[in-house]
Amino acid sequence: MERRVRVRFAPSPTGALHIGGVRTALYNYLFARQHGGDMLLRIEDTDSTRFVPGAEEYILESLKWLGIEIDEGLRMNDKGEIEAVGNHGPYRQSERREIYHLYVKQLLDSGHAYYAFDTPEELEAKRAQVPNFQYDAHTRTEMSNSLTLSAEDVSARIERGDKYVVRFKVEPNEDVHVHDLIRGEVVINSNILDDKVLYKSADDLPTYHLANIVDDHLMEISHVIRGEEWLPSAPLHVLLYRAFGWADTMPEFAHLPLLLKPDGNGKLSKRDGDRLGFPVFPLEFHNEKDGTVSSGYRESGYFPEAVINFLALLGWHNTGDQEMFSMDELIQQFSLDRVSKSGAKFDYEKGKWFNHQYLQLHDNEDLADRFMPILESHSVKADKALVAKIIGLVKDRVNFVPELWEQADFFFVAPIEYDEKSLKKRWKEDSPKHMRELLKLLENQDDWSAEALDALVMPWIEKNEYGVGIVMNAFRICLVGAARGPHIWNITDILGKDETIKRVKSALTKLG
RNA sequence: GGUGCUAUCGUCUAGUGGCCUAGGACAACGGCCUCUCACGCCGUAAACCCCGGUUCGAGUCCGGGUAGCACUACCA
Repeated sequence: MERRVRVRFAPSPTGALHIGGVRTALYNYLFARQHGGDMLLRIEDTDSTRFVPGAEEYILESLKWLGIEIDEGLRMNDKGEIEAVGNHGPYRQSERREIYHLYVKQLLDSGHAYYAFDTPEELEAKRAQVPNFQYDAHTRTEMSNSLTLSAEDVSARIERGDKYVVRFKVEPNEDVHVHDLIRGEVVINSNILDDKVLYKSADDLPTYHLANIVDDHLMEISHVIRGEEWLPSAPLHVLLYRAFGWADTMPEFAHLPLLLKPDGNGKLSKRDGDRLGFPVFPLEFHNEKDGTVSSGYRESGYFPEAVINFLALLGWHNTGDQEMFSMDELIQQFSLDRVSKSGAKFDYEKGKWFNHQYLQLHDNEDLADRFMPILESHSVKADKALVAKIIGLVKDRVNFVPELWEQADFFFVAPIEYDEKSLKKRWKEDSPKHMRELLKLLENQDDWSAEALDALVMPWIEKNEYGVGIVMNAFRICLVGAARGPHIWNITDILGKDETIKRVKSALTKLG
């Protein structure tokens, strides 16, 4: 009974896409690709009150940036437009109302669901009054619903326009088995399940549970790969499949471990990112609803492939010691039974390391393209070939493209100030004298190659017994303004003769 | 409180009864390289939650504790 693999990522447009959600999407995608199946994207916007404008676009753009491709459902095309593909649509649950009506009715007709008229206030009062109140087989007999009210009363209330919900009728005393691809057999007794609300007349929309099962069935989903927070409601979903008569085509379940806070305990949240100073969202997001701005990996200078690699390894690991994985390698090697069962603390430092690795893999021209805007923001105009050459000298010491500026600024702008610490340690009493002599040497030098300069300067230092470190560090301070940077002849090479001499003279005036 | 899930270095993890004196990576620390700062390289420190049981033998299987997490909405 080999079924075509069809998986879905089904986020809610309630804000920026959390990094944990990104990982869920990634694992779904890897699984789909590996099995030559389909990756669907469906928007679960059944809670009209939590809708955030722009969230849908944000989610789709994030996936696009990361290289997680959508085969069916909603996706963003190369022009940045949202498009719907596939013949199982619509792919926004808010546009599927008529479909859900049908299935709510089916459950009602078959006695698997019932109308309930208890108002939110009444329920709240009940909860306050009865500790651990749960709407279930034991308590529904004392509530206002179609099980306790007469048929006339029920139709009268509905007729009248009373707000109602439809609840799932959970039969008590049954052990419900959920087979989970990651955790094995999970058994929960139906007694602890409550009669979940499936549909609310107030906004004419189903709740997650109903919409989810109906859509997964209609969209022929073969595997449900989602976060562990759904595990407790998985038995309810199994019961729902059964009530609909879809047990034989029920998808397989895999519940992923959660992403945890780097410090302390608990789920990783947006607040942790703010508090510890790292993004928990792929892209920067401006939330129109609450006015907040959240930082993103893209804007922080991360490469999508680094984020993917990092995330893939947070909860999944192959045998062996490989750390670097391309998307293709992940597709090849990923497997659900090698996903960890326990939550993974989010280690931002490792994320930085991954970005460092990927930055080294990018060629200098590509990095130059990314660095040019930053140069412009510092009012620097430079030739791309030169920028690429400079990047080649400093890239091994940075994790992110924006850090290139801190490492290479002196190539573009002559030092105005001199780092005090460096001066104290490297600018000696004899340094001005050394620099004046060096200046003469350099002024008379025509061959400006690294080899020639080395052949010129080193013997001079040796002959006078000035000490290589003493002279070179002073020279470095003149050119860089601090005791940092690549090899000195690489610096003189980029700067050229005139600029080099200019900077030494300038330093002599300023430092004496 | 109830139910469920989980449990190897600080962190991510390898480990599927003998290859474990527990391996790798990040971070930390030390050294080397060197005109500086980095990178890189080499090295050091660092873990099987506890108690029982099964077995000739347990990190690995079983039971019980303990701890952490998740869920417990007319949110997803």
